[in-house]
Amino acid sequence: MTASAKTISDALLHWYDAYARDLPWRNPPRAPRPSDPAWPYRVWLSEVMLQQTTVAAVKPYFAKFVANWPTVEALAAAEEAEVMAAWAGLGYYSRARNLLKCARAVAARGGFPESKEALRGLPGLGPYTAAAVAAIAFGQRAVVVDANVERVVARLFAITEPLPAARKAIRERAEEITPEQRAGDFAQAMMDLGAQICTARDPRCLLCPLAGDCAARAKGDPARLPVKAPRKPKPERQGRAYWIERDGAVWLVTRPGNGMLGGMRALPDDGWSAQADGSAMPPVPGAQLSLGAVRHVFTHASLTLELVRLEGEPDGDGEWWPLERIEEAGLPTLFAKAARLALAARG
DNA sequence: TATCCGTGGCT
DNA sequence: TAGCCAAGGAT
Repeated sequence: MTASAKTISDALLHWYDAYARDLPWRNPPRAPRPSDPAWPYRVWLSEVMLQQTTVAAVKPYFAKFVANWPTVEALAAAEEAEVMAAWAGLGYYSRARNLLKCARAVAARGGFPESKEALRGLPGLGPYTAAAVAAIAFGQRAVVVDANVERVVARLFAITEPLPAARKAIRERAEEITPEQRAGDFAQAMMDLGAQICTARDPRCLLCPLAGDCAARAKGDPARLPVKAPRKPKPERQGRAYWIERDGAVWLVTRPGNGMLGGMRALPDDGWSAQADGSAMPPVPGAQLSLGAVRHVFTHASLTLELVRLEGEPDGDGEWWPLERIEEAGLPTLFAKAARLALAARG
């Protein structure tokens, strides 16, 4: 490690010791001690939940999961439908499917592996999460690169090459400034800095412990970095969902394990997610009445979903779900919106 | 390398 | 307000 790299890591760790955020999945006194097997479980669980997701959104879900399933063994023993329902609303549902697969693999082998390489082989753990768990939960010296680190490093070293091409150079610089000791604290410090000081827009350089080391600040325009490729336009989709009600219950299906909202309970629909637009064909014959439409914006498409009340007998797999317990069905946000529309139309 | 996969908050 | 953004992974 060069002298300037040590200057950076020392300054950041010193800042972290004073200003680290108090988060439920972090160190004592609020969380178990590192020697407790509950500690790697909580670190792993929080890291998976935090993928592409804000701290504020994760907090209530983390509390619910730890209360329902205090250990990885408890989670491993859970029914998939329970886990998916508990995850409902948090998004990126493949994370929940892989979370359960991972819990079962870990329970079967008697605990989490401790090396980055072994962690990388578990479902749902990519380069980032494997490195983060190795460093934070097991004290390994691993180089942790997430969007915060990319932003901080791009500014520190004034890397003007656009993402994603700049990732190689960013990783090399991150490797240089990651200390041998306290790599987990260093990673969390970079994330705290990125979330609170070195923010994407309007960075608060006057509060930054690395301001004196920052090449982008010296050049005068840190907010310009990192440069990103322009996004592609978001396609517009149309679809229909069907509200089939009987005796105070609504017909729900479970979506296939892959693809959009995979594994989640849902209203039956016309296949809009598998095709660009749905077929608009109802799953059963019978009288139809439009209840209105719901707008929903996903990462890669915007959807207008028409909700149609259907009089008829459903066929295929599904379940009658009591309306008074609809909140417990674990519908993803799109279908939760549709259910609210139906209940409002119903008066 | 590029694309797909949620959601809610912020500006 | 429409777009941007957030502790990415799988394919």
